[in-house]
Parts: sequence; C-alpha cells; structure tokens
Amino acid sequence: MDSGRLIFGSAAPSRAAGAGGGQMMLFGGSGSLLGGSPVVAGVEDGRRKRPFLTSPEEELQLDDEMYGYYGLDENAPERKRRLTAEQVRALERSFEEEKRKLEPERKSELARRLGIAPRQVAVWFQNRRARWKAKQLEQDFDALRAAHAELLAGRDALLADNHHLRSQVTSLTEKLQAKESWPVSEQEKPTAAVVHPKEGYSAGATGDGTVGVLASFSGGAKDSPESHSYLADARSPPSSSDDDCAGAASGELSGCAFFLPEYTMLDAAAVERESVQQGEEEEEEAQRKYWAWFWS
DNA sequence: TTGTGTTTTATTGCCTCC
DNA sequence: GGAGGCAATAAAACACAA
Repeated sequence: MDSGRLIFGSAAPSRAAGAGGGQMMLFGGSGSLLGGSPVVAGVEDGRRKRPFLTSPEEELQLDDEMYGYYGLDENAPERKRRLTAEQVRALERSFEEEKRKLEPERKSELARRLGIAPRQVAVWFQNRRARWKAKQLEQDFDALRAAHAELLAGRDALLADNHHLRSQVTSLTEKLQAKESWPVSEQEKPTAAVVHPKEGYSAGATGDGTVGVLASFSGGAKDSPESHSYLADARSPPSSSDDDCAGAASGELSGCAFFLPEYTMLDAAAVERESVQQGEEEEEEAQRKYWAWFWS
C-alpha cells in the first residue's frame, strides 16, 4: 500500500533544528527524494491535512507548526535519520518503566529532554510496542510448541504402554486357553487352587461366597503341575491363625494362600475330578473346614 | 560497488474510548 | 468529535555477502 507519505523537497536553505539539534529532515534539504522540487503534493499529516504548498517558506512554516522539533539540520544529509544510541536508550528505559504505555506528560518531557518531537516519541513507542508484541508472540509460539512436543511424547509413551499391556493380555489369554486343555495325570492333579498375591495373582470373592481366580502360570514345563507352584491341598485345613493365611497347606507357599471350595480357574476341572475321585464327603469336609477358617 | 535482506522510522486508515 | 492505539505498509538506513 502506498501510504501517501511524501518527502517534501525544498530548495530553501536548511535551517537549524529545534532543541537538541533536530534529528529529522523529513522536509527539504538537498537530499530530497523528489529532487528538490519545492512543492510536491498535499498529504495528510496523521491528524491534520497538509495542504498543497506554494513556496518553501510556507512549507517550512508548516514544518514548524506541525512537527515542532522537526527542523532542518544543515549538516544532516539524510532525509530520515535514526535516533542516536543515547536517545534510544532513554526511550527504552522509559518503555520498561512505564510498562509500554506513554502518558502525555511523559511524552512531552521525553521529547524535550531528547530533543525530538513529541510525535517522534509517540511513534517510537508505537513501533516499540509492535516489536514487543511480535517478540511475545514468538515466545508464546515457542512455549506452545514445546508443550505440544511434550504432550506428543507422553502420548507416545502411553501408546507404547498400551501396546505392551495388550500384548500381555494376548499372551496370558493364550496360556489360559492352552491350560484349559491341559492333560493331567492322576498323580499330578492339583488338589486346590491357591492364590499367591505377592506374585501377581488376583482373586475376588463373588456374591455367593465363591472366589474367582485369575492365575498366571510361570515357570515349570507348560503342561506340568510343577508350573503350579501355588497349588495346595484343599483338603488340608489351615493350620495357622495367621491373618495372612501363611500356614496354608502347601509347604511350597511362602505367602498368603486361599483355599477355594469352589473356584473359577483354568484347572478347576482337574481339581473337580480329584474331588469326585476322593469322595464327595471328603470334599464337603474340606469345604466346611475352609469356610470355618475363612470366616473365623 | 552493488544487490539483497533486515531494521528502524514514519504514515495512513480504521477503531475504541471518553 | 477528538485523542490515541493498532495493523499494515512505505521507505530510509543499515548490514553484509559476492
């Protein structure tokens, strides 16, 4: 967009600037963009419409009226001159102290002190706010990007964990299915289901007083009873008052063991066969003893 | 020296607030 | 309605590589 900004060329002799020597040479001077043409065009000066000029004198008068400190420095070759380092430092300090806002009194005071036009101070603050905002946006973007990366990493970890757990479920399910068709010899039949909590088994009492068991077989040959290191003899009554039910019938057990009169377990059928074989009465006795112990 | 990209200074038009 | 802020933009000033 052409902003319509004009550099007024002037054939008039340059003159001393206002307080501080005047940094700007927007109008006039030998370096005019428009080749020294005294009058070029009318243009809006921010708030006031700048009229078409007819002479360098009128132009200079308008410069005084509209720009205050904007003077023409005969030693300044540029049409637009940058603020000095010291001026910028002062403006920066003010920018920080005043939380990026510029009160009118402060603007006048700064302009007076730095020898520039109040309008220049306002413009500098405006541009400085724009730079600050752009930088803030950049920092915010970086922070968001970092947070996003962190979330992605967390998500990937969860997916990996989920995948691992699913694999475990699949593996355990396969093992359970294999055990359901487990051929058990008469001598090797497990006689009861015992849950060893410390090794990761879980059990829950059901509403009717039976206990459901999910067991994991680890160690020992797949089809051998040795893999059932937690199996114990359900017919042997608990011999200890230990709350942790240590004392469970099997000497193989090192932790808590539950005797289950009825159970849902992969080798329930084997245990059932043994119960039938050893007599219903004996089984009932074991259950009776178990429940007596269990509820004691 | 020159071409090119970046930074700084300034303008313009629109919007909000009082 | 005027003052001031902001986004968009222009253009000078500057930096730097070829």
